[in-house]
Amino acid sequence: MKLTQDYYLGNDVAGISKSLLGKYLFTCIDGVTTGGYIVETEAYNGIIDKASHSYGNRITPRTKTMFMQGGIAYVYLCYGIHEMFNIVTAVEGVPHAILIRAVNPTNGIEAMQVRRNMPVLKHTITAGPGSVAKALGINRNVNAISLQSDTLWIEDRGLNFTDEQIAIGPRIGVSYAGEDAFLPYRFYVKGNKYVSKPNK
DNA sequence: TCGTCGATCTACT
DNA sequence: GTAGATCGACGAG
Repeated sequence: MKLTQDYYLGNDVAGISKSLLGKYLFTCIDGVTTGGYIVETEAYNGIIDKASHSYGNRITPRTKTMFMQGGIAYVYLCYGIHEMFNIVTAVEGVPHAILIRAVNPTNGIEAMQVRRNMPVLKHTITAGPGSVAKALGINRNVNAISLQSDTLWIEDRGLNFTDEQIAIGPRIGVSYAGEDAFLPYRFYVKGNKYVSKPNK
């Protein structure tokens, strides 16, 4: 059921981003399993993508995780507050990454509500990358951890979306990236209420 | 070493 | 609609 290592080693980040829609993402943290299926992703295409941290082959203590072999997590802090969860893909030395922007929760919803300090369940609980990470208990402690581990993994449970159900558009919050900000690297499930931004 | 700004979310006005 | 939280990377000096 877990996606195999091979799944993450391909060179087509956009294609993998799209195929991740409907896959189930789980974490097991402090003995509690939480998760759901992915409904929104964004691709970051390595050293030629101005929106990516690894643009221009930039390797720092933070970004070195992206240069490792695919099939691991890349977690970093944004705006000093929010942890963001990415999946690293491609082979070692090729810094592709996929940002998980939204999931549709299915397991451990009560635990997520506690983590999010949200006594009454709302659809914003896992809408947006910062929210997803917080709800699933993801933080920088799991940076560079393998997706074959028992802490953090992705499963295929046979849920698939057709092209008609999937929308493709430009990425969110990357206007600083010039023309690369318009690349169609954002994928989401049309009409799903957990998708973070413009939806229909 | 300092100042700026970011793959954001929430709580206010 | 918009301010505030507040860490890491970067470029200027």
